[in-house]
This record gives sequence, structure tokens and C-alpha cells, in this order.
Amino acid sequence: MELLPIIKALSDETRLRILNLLKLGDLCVCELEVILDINQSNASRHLNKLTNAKIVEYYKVNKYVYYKIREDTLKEHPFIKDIIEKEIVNLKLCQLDLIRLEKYKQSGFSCDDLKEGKICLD
Amino acid sequence: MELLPIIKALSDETRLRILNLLKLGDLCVCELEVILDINQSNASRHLNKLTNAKIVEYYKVNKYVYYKIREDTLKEHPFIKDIIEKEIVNLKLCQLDLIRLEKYKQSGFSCDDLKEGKICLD
DNA sequence: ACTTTATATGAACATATTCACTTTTAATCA
DNA sequence: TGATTAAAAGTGAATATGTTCATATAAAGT
Repeated sequence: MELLPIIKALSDETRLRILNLLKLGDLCVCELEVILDINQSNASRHLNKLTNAKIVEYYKVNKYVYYKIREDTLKEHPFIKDIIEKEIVNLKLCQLDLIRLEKYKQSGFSCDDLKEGKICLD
Repeated sequence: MELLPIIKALSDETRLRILNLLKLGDLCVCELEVILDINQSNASRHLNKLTNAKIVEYYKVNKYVYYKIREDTLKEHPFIKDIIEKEIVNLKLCQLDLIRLEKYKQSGFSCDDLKEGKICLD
């Protein structure tokens, strides 16, 4: 509905990186922190912007808050989908993030393990 | 090529309004000033941002600088075209701008008349 | 050459955004 | 109930962005 807040929400590299990861599946805040190597406060704020723009939404599972892309908004504003699927792919940082995401997934670790430094994605 | 500067250039209402007008044909700076009712400095700066992002380009005719949308960039980044053609249309201000553009065109006046206050678009 | 004028740019200011650090909230688990 | 903890929210500093006024530039017309 609100075009400008959407474009503004998309005009930040960290937020594009977040969408780049969420494109492949829901993730909770602490997972995003580790994979993107950003602090909790930052992650929360950027997720809040994306939420306000209705680009993502969240749901809770136990202690964790999972974020996911809102398909209804993507359907209403196809250009967002276009950016996420076709444009972001070319950003170097996003490509590296995907490698880190893959490492994380293959590690078999869960959120509970993250904060204990059990995982090194570098 | 540079995604983020493009999205940032699009994340401002005045610049979207400019693109909304240029979509229907090239316009010079002074025409944009009058139709959008913004001052010259502002117009110039916003046009500069759009130019840097390679969304528009300019050419000179006599004393006037005309701006036009860069079709090559739109082809390379279809989401821009999508925003200009399908999204902007819903912005109230853009709709009003189109009415003013129409009035200007039908007035038969040229750039040379603009500064003399011969035209009232309200 | 001089003046005019369309556009660009510099400087100052106001506002908005981002970030790190800290505190709060709310839920979970002992 | 009390402790723990994931996430959100407050604060202030740093940076970025937008606006205006004044001036510069560069081309056109006289």
C-alpha cells in the first residue's frame, strides 16, 4: 500500500542482505545476527523497518522470533520480488552471506548453540 | 549496475514525482519547477541524484536542459520500470501532477513564458 | 564585450537515519 | 517465584539527506 516506506526500507544494504537470506527460508533474529555478523540491536532495528513496511512478518517459536517474507506484499508489489530474486543476487556481500547461511545449515546447530560460540562461519 | 544508489534515488517522493512526469516525455528543469511547484535549486539537486543513479540523463536545447529517462537502465533493471509505470500511478500527488502537466501542455506556452507568470496551473 | 538567464553548486541549517551501548520487556525454565 | 534470556526499545553520537539562500557558471542574445 505505502510505496515510499517500502522503497525506503529497501534502500539499505543490511536490509537487502536480510531479505536475501529470508528468501531461502525463515530465520530467527539470533541466526541473522550470526550469519550477517551484526549485533542484536542492529538486527532488531532493521527487522523492525522491514516489518513496518510490511515486507516481512514474524512469528514466535519458544523463545525465538522468526522472521519471514510476506508473500502477500510481494504479490501486491512485484517489484519487491524482482529486487529480491534478480537484483540482490549480484551483490557481493549477499553472495558471501549465502555461503555462510549454507555453512550454518550444514553445521546442524540450532539457535540454542549460536550464542555459545560453537559455530564459526568464517 | 549499482543497485543501492538506484534504490536510494527512488526513495524520495519528489524524485518519484519527477519520474512520473518524465515518463510522458522529456521536460526541462524550469518546466519541472513549475509543474511540481518546487524551487530551482531543489529541482536541480534531485535531478542530479537521478542522473548519478543513471535513471535519467540530460541534453541541451538552446538555453534549456532537458531531462529524460534512460531506457537502457530501465531495461537492465526492470523493477525501476515497474515502479514508474505501475506503482507511482497510485500516489495522489503524482496524479495531481499529471493534471498540472496536462494543463501546461494544453496552454501552448513554452519554457520562455514560464518565468513570467503567464501560466497558472492551480 | 556585455548582459541576461537557465542551471548548477556552495554553505548553512534542519531533519532523518544509523549505530553502539544500555535498559526494558516478555517469555521460558528451574 | 525468581532467574535466565531473546528480542525490542531508549539514548546519544555520528553520519547522511533534504531544503533554502546566495553565488557561480556557462551559454544565448544584444
